[in-house]
Amino acid sequence: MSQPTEHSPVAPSAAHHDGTAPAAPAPGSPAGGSTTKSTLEKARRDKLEKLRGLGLDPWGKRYDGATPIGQVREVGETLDKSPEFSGGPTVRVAGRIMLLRSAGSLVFIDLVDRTGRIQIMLGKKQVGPDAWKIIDCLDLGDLVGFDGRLGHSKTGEMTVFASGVEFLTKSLETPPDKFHGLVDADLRQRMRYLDLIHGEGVRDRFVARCRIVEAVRRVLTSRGYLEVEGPTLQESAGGAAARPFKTHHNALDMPLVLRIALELHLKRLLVGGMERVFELGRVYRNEGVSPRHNPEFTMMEAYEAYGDYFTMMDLTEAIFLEAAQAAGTPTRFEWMGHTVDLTPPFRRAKYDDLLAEVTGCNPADPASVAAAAAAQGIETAGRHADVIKSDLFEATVEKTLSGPVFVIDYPAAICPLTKRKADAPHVAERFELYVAGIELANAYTELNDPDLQEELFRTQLAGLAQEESMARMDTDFIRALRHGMPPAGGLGIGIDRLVMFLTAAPSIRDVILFPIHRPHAES
RNA sequence: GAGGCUGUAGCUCAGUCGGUAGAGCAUCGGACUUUUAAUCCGUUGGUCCUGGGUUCGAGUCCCAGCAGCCUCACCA
Repeated sequence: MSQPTEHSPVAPSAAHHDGTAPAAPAPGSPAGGSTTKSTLEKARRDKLEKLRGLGLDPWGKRYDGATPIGQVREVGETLDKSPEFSGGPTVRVAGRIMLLRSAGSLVFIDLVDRTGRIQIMLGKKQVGPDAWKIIDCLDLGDLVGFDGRLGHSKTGEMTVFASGVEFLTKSLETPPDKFHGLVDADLRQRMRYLDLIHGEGVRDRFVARCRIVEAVRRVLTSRGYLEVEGPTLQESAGGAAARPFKTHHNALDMPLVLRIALELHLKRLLVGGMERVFELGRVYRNEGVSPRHNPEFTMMEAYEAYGDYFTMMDLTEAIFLEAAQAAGTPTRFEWMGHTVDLTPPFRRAKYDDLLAEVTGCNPADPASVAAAAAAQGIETAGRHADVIKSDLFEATVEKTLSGPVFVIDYPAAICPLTKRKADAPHVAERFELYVAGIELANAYTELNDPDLQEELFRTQLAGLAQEESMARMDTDFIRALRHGMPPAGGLGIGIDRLVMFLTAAPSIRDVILFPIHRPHAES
């Protein structure tokens, strides 16, 4: 067979000593042909100039009439499946070149758009000499449009047999490894656009996020809730226990904080007669970063006048089921090492009962709780009994909750925004929804007694620093309550965690397109 | 904030006992009108994260730093 040495500009045959030959650069490869990052780019820029030389714009233009590849595939499924059948309808597709296989004057391309992937076949004879010059300029990652008959190749692969080519956009960067894609977690998040192109299931997960958010809105609006927008810049951050981000308004010369919750402004709207309201938006907490925490995340809070926390349990189930359906989540699956089952109704278990069950202590007896807490290494001296109980619950019970399970009836002292049970004032009408040991939702029968609310804002629990408490005085909010807030149920759902759950993602960074990152020194 | 692991070519990864830096993909050149991560022949490509130290000699050992991941703490 013909040896490459026949075509080599360097001395033919010559006993093949590797060390001697490579001194002379091949005439066909300019600049001696190194393949550092910059020369990989140069190879692409050379092709870009070649396209310009053909009178084509390497950045393309409007390209009408392309059919989504997913739809093309549906048509293809109905066609004659016999090999080399190319008699299907003429279609136009546009997308990114993911794979490029050349077999001499025959080229196969895997083209991808938002709906799918399809093979394009280009024959030198079939497309003609002018179009073939464009084929010579193609690289992995370029965006191209094709016209051609739909059919099946010799091996049965659905194929567009191209007759026309429209160059749409040059890619100047080398794409990631075509088989492994982008693996490095850091690069995947910093260059999410590449992750979306090459990552297995990445785009599907973010599409699922959109569907989930749509479903949440659908359930609420269908029940007569109005979507509103509260202020993200606030004088003081209330409604949750977290440190806020601080900023400053220049013209007003006043310090401001970014909101940490949506609660207090939505309740003002209940006072204002907006009896069913919700907000779906970003909140900011200046706390640690972890697989379950990002400094900015998306919260949905909903408030319904004349409801209570049981109303909110029903609402929560409706939202979860609709969202699961929208995301295509199976009824039963594995997440974070737990087997979860979405079949309604979700289990409901009392806080104290779970505590007794898991730790064996007597939740009604502070001494018994303190002893169990001490056994877990929890500090008890000088701390409020309910704070100790809460720490014990988190240390022991939370991780056992596969769920979904509504944990109901919380110790009142750690719930300063919640109505107390009429017949048991030490118990708050609150639930948290747990799945796989992770809190996904939190709801109250809302406290609407302005005098009690003011007292709870003033009372700092022993063992809790000011900034660790959600009891933060807000006199304007108290005044609003004094005008009369209807009895109500309120619900908060962490949307990112909901998406994690319904897509079985192990990290919150998998469901946030651009999670927080330290800057890289490079670039 | 503490500990563990990791950082090598554009991407994915090897690198033994401390002795001149390796592979696949990508690039470039060549063969091929039915490929499927095409294949085959050839070619090219390195701030071994950064800075010190030990050593005749460091990708490798030591120290410090930077970044990422994980666990814990924090985030009720």
